[in-house]
Amino acid sequence: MPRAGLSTAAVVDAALDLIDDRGLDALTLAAVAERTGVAAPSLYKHVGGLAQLRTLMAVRIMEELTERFTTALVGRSGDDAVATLMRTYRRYAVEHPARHAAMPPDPLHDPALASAGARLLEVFLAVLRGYGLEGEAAIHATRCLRAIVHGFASIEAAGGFGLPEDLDTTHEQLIQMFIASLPHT
Amino acid sequence: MPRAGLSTAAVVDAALDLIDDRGLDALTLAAVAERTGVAAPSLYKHVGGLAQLRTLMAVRIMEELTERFTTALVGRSGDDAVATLMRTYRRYAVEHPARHAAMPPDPLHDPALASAGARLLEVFLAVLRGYGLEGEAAIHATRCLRAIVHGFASIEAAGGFGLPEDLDTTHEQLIQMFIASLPHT
DNA sequence: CCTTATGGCTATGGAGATTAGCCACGCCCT
DNA sequence: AGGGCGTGGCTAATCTCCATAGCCATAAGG
Repeated sequence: MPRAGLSTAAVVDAALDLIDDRGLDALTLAAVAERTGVAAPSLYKHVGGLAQLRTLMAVRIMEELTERFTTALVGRSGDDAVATLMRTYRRYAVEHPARHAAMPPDPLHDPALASAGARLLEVFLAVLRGYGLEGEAAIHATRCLRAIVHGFASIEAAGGFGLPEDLDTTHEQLIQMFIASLPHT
Repeated sequence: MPRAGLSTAAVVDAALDLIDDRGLDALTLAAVAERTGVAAPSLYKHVGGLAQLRTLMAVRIMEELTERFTTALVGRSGDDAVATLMRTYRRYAVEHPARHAAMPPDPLHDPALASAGARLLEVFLAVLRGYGLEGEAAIHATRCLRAIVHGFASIEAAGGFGLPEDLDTTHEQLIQMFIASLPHT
């Protein structure tokens, strides 16, 4: 019987594929084991358990999101950057609803997530620095932005906006609302 | 051995107490059984199972929230009503983080939740009707409001705003942001 | 009184996480 | 090429929890 040749990264990959396919609730070590062609206990050679697998997944997701942001934001600033950030976040949540749901709301509380969480947060802060927001004002504005994008994406990804009216329109309205609240020299 | 004299409502009460005490993750039929002084299988005489217990809890929570809104909103309209709605929602989520987290993002999709969800949604719509918003515009504004309050409350209730800056200030800023986006004659 | 619907119990089984302990694959070194 | 050994994978076993089945006694109503 040849070895499967697994690694921590491969397990995380399989877990992410799994939730993409079957939803966050389907995340179970048994299912990951099956997907990697291995018996469940064997996974413990690569990850500490279900809890640790979740945090490893969260790190990967936050890194992926940060990467998307930085790619999308090159050469942009001001209102353009804010709108791009919001649209990119929304697109990610729609494309990968399970990954979005797998992101912990409080990454800074867990040492294993703090670094990836801080890098993600830094993108938000950087975009707002373009408005001359510093210190406390920057914190408040970042929180507002975070609440808005997270709230909209959560509800949309969960299919919570039942009515047929165009969601793009709602989202653009939300973007304008936030931009209007920022200081424009 | 005298009977415990349980009822569906009592089971839901115990479950709500349980998550208030020990968090949403602690919701387990075994724990509810212990709290009601009954063996776990006995709960099936009153609720269909864990899934149905969750929806019964969600109904209760949405009703409770609707009740709070209608009480807080009597005699208010316009910006005052919007601000009150947002503050009331936030207060509820802070006081009962687990109950807030137990609310499904898509109540209208489940027949058992649709009625309570629609009544809750109606409060939002009613507040915005005061601005002359009707039809599609009312839908978009309601979605924006919902995204904002849900996003902020989720992050705050989860302890996701790590920094020490005053959260009241952030929330008031969010209120102003939304109010400013509404049509003022 | 006594009948009976029903609330509660024990027994059982199945999924899933996790631990313990074994074994063989296959890399690395000579 | 041969051998050692680190390590990845396995089976067995335990624990928790949901869920179902079937028994029994309580307590309400005639």
